[in-house]
Amino acid sequence: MDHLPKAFDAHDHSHCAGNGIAQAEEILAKRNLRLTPVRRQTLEILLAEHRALGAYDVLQRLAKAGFGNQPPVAYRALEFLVEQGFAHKVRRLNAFTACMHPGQDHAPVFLICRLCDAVAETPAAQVRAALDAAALAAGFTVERSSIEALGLCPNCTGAA
Amino acid sequence: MDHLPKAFDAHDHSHCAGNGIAQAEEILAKRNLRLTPVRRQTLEILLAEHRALGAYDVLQRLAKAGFGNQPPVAYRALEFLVEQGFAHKVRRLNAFTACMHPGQDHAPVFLICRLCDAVAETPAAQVRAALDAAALAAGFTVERSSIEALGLCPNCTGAA
DNA sequence: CCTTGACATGTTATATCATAACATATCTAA
DNA sequence: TTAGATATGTTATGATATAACATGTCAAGG
Repeated sequence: MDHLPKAFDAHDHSHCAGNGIAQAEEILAKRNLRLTPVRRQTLEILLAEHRALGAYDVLQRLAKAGFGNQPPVAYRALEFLVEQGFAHKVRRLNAFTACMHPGQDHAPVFLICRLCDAVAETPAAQVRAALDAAALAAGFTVERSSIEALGLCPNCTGAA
Repeated sequence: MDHLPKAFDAHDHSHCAGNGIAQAEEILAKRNLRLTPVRRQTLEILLAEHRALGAYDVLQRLAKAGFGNQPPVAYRALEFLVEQGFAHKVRRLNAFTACMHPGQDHAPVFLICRLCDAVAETPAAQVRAALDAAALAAGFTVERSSIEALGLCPNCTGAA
């Protein structure tokens, strides 16, 4: 099953982290924006795990890395990363997770495991198309969407 | 356009409120559960508007109606209504809205207007099917889902 | 009836999540 | 090299949510 989302599958995780940073730098350069130290560290923190971290978790780790430890430090960096498409907010968890396909314009769909807390971002074109169709029927114009499923990941399905 | 969601269309709103309460009573009777005064009032508060209300908004209105004015009063009533399927939580807004089709098992899809704050619950079978398909491909079992779109309702599309 | 246990409500206190506002520092371009 | 824009640090507070325990209500069995 090598088509599984990374979050649910063993993999060489150093790739995720390394790639994530490199892609962010490249994209930001094109936009004349900067991946400053706090932002970079914040992205690294999120990339370090395939799950969502609360802003205060991120803040703690930033503080350990020598940055300020007041909430706005974390929230500002997270807001920047979300705006630029390198992270998403998982609303069910009030938490943030690194984006798995930065650069591509996309509406994220999250699969959240309630046992192991893994968060996978999964291909969404069909879901998004269905949502757009439903909205169209209602005369509604979609600007942003959040689609989240809570349940059991393949690794925890047996365990439950 | 009489197929529009109620939230986006002028309508005799007394129907929504009256029906909502009646349906809730009927369903709860079957389940041997009680629509107590606080719960009833809370549902009426939500039914009074086609938008989402924060728990503290609900609490204020409950207090005016003579109920306790501490947060747990509102949160408990809301939790009950959500569990029983008479209300939903709109996560993007950290707010609650009355369910438009209680009794039917359904995964809600919300269309949230960012200008007038209207919240419409729209038919979701297709969206839900697409989400299930995506989850299946990832080996994920969906238990609950929240699907929300932010944008412009038909009444505000022109105005923007 | 009356008492007991389950459910519901009230209240205090506190946890958790998020942002406003302002001071300071750094970077960039004229 | 200085002005403006951007970024960071810090203080304070606002907004959302729940734990824990006390009190009240109601219905079923003794």
